[in-house]
Amino acid sequence: MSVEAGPRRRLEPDARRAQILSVAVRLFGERGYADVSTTDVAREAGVARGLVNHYFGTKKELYLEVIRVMLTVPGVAIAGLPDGDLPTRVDAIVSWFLDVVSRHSRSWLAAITAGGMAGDTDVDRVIAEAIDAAADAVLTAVGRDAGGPARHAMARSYVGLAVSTAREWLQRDVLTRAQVHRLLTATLLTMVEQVFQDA
Amino acid sequence: MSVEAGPRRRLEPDARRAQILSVAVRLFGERGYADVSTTDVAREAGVARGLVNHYFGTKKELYLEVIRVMLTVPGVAIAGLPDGDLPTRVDAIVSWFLDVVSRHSRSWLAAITAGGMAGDTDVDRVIAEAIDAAADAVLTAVGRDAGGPARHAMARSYVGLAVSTAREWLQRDVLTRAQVHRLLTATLLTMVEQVFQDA
DNA sequence: AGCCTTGTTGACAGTCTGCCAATAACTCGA
DNA sequence: TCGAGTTATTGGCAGACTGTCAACAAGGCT
Repeated sequence: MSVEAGPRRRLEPDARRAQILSVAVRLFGERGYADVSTTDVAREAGVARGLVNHYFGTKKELYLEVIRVMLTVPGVAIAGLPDGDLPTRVDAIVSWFLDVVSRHSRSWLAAITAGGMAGDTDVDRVIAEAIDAAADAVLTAVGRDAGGPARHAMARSYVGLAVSTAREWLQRDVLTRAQVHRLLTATLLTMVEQVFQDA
Repeated sequence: MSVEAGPRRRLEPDARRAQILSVAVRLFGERGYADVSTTDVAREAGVARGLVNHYFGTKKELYLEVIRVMLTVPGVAIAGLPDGDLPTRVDAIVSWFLDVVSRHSRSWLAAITAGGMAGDTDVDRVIAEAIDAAADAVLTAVGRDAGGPARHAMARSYVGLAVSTAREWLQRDVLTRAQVHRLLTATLLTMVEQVFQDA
């Protein structure tokens, strides 16, 4: 696997930026944040290291872009909310979540835990936005999207449950999809019927 | 605030190690993992930087010790499991969890999310052990501690819910303790009565 | 071809980490 | 009291990584 060290080539900024970002997504997805140096990204992109800083500023900013890509990719298919009674809609939103997370399991589950940078202000903000989006989807699906910040916080908590449960299924492989499905539908039904009224 | 740069003093290894660890716990608790350098720890401990490496090896190993301290401190008061019917015991374990996490909120909640090092193999193992311990406590409290690995995984998922809900209460301050309590008791009851049977 | 824009490079300074020989603080026996 | 031995402690060295910037050259335009 030669690194194709051909003569210097000139790309349009958008193309070169996208190429570097693609390499960064792959590397940060495989290893953590600390284990990937800008030198690694530059080398695998066949580019001088300074160019990475030129396009993305600092390493942390590059990582922010990477996380943003990993977390917002599944959000595109958020459409398709079925009607019906509450159990039906609960079943639908859980199925949708499991489909999305299983398709992008490696990157999405790795990013939602902020593989290597939790605690940082900016990183936490990006993750919080992704969780907010998922919480919005849940509230909309169950038809309880009208509610104060407390209800929204409860929805975020439920997303936390969904994430940790999905991890037991996809990463630790100790739960089946059917078990995860039943756990998430039962708890969501309970929350809607018994807990949301407190908010 | 002078740094007390008195003459070199000689402490017993255990004492010096404990002192450095104490400083490290405080610093890593306040700021993240990346924002704290070994130089910072050494300076605030009034010690040469090389001594930190002498006692703890690498920076990551020091951080492992810090996380272990933060996460195992609350585990001491795990005793006192009351008898009674299921709702009573559920109420008791939730109250116990909220007491513990509110007392050590800053350090425990920060550590359980691995402030700055999630994705690392060793760090994840320490965190997983802490979650396992909490899951054991939950299963014991509800009297369903006999069960396969699947049931244990469900208990870990519930701990994930408890953590994310506690964060909405203690860090984001958008839920009251009463709301958190009600959410966690209702969902735990549902899980015990409707979901645990699948395992 | 020659010029000009600008994508791209290479190197420099600063910081951090792990490591190790040298130093000196404290103990113990004469 | 004092010298020798143990070892806690220090300071510096080499390597790696990051951010910055002036200089270079690839490709377009006349």
